[in-house]
Amino acid sequence: MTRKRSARASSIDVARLAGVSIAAVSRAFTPGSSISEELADKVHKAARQLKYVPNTLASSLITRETNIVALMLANLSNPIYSAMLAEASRRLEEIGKQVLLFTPRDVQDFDQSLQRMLRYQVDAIIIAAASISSRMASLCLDRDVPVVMLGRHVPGLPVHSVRGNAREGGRLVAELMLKGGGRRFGVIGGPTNLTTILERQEAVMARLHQDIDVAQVSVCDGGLTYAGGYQAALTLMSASNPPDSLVCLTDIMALGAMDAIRFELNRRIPEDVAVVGFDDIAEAGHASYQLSTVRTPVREMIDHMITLISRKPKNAEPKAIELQAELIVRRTTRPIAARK
Amino acid sequence: MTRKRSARASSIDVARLAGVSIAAVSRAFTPGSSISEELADKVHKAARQLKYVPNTLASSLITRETNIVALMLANLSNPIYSAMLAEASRRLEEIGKQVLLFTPRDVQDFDQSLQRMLRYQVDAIIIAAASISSRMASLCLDRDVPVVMLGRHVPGLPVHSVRGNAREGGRLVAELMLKGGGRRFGVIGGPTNLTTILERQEAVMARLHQDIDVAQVSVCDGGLTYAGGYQAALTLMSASNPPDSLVCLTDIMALGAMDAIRFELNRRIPEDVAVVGFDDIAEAGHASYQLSTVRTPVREMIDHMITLISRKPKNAEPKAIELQAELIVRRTTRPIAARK
DNA sequence: AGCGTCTTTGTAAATATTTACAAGAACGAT
DNA sequence: ATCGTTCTTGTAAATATTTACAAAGACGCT
Repeated sequence: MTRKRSARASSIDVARLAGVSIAAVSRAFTPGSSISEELADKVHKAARQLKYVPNTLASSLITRETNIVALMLANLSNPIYSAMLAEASRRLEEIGKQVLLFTPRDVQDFDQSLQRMLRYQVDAIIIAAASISSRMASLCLDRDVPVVMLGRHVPGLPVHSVRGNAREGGRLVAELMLKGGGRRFGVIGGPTNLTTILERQEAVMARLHQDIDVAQVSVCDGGLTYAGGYQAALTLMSASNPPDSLVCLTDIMALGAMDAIRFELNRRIPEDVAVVGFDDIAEAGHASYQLSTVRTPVREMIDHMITLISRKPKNAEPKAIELQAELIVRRTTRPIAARK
Repeated sequence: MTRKRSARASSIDVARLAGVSIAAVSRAFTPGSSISEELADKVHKAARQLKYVPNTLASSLITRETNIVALMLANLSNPIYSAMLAEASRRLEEIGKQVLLFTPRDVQDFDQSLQRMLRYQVDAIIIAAASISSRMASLCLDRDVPVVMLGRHVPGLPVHSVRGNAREGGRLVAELMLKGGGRRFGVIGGPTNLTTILERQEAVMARLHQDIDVAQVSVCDGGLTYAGGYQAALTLMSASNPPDSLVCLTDIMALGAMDAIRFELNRRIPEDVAVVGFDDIAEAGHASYQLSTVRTPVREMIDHMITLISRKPKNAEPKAIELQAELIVRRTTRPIAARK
């Protein structure tokens, strides 16, 4: 028992066994570096024998690149965020980076999570379903770590943002409902400190009010969950003069609302009440729902995120990218009425 | 412009500004270490001034603890795995660890992902929806990094595993269908190299064959996706003598099957055909589906995972934990017939 | 005053790599 | 034979921390 149990071999051990310098083993494990095939072979043989695995921590200390990207995700229960995570992870791995996940419980956790990300010296920070304080944003800027917010934009904050055009989406949704003959509206929303939700709501309202009276639309908070959407629909539909059209600011709430309407209230969709959502989660396309909605362009968003975090001069101007809205009409909305 | 733009302050800079030793700033940022309040204050003040953030990479190099846990997840599109990820991330952050995510595309990527995990010196490796080669398992064992497989078990592999009791679950499902009067069965399965799926299928078959003839059950591959379940249901139900009972080996396939049965085939569930699934994903409880199923005990699995990776002597015996199956009867199965 | 104990602080070695620089070898051109 | 070029290899400094050890001070007790 001369050797300590389970000690991990280092490049020094490999170098000694192979009879080469430490630099040689470093080069043998760095593709494209200046080393003869013969020497590399010798190193690899010794490495295999010692079960050597290079230590990324030590190399990152020098190169100042960890190939780790922090991803902050406050809400994994909404499938749209799982979809973003899946796509982000896939694309980042393609360029040799890994996702370090942070799922803060609430707003005061955000800053703490950000702090921890910086301690890990991550190459970039992606924020979905959450926001960042301006103090933290400038700290990241100082340290040259690019930050990109997904699906949200805060004017004046020195970070990148990529999102769908919520105002256009809201307008399209309102128009679709109006053209289908909607006259009394219910809106199921969420916390208005989320800019995306707020923008959607404002855009819907703005377009609605061009055609109908303010008194004809009532708003209810669905908390951005299935159960919340279910309850909100119950509340809205039990009014003395219930809406004929329901705008849900996220698909996951729309699913809840539809289930409440169909199975608890026994009304038909879209005949008794039309429903639309936002996001186009997978479930929206399932035969049980066939929900009309506005797509959140996840793939395109991640595309832009990737190019933003790989930009040459890291401290380049923060960009605010807004992608085109795409209305997806399925079966929960009434066909467009003949021109009145 | 005497100072290089955006250079990050190190503990040396802080020590110099505060007029203390480097050790002092280390101690000021390590809770519970021997340092006077006065000195700690002085350090913190200097740190704030320089926007100093401790470098985890350097400290991990010494302490041999990264507080990073690698999580391998081959399939994020099935909500049961998102649920595992969400719960694992939540619980790990509670004990000060972060999840480093790996989403390998296919089997030959597994080993490469494992290699990269080890390079990052992760404290533990969690594997869900994927498997590990015995070569890699022993490499992890050598390096004292605990491995736990979630929802899967490979006898003889020197890694921990935590899973639901698939055999018991399969038996319960088969029994429920049989007692509901089922006589002709369809089974929608998946790749049989996944041990969980295989175990479920074998258990269902075994119980079925106690009561009915082998010829009365046909199997179809649903590829573990919604679309696959949809197609498989179509195939099975279009047989000359279609099944009166459908066992889907995962809920996500059951949702597809139900949608096909209801909206393409216009049959009623459970009157024309009963359906059960496995996992109890959130959607199974939604009013649109109300799917009878066997719960995958995610919370309990993660509980055990946490205790397994925090065990004192890391190289302790690998444990294979099997949790009790729980049948959840909703509305897609026929009530249990009177004793015949 | 002297001694032992406890707490606080600093010194310096250790952690596992990368890389600038220099040295040396091989080889063709003059 | 000398020089210049190119390629390979080694040396040693650098990266940002933690921690064992020692030194020094405070304090009570004899």
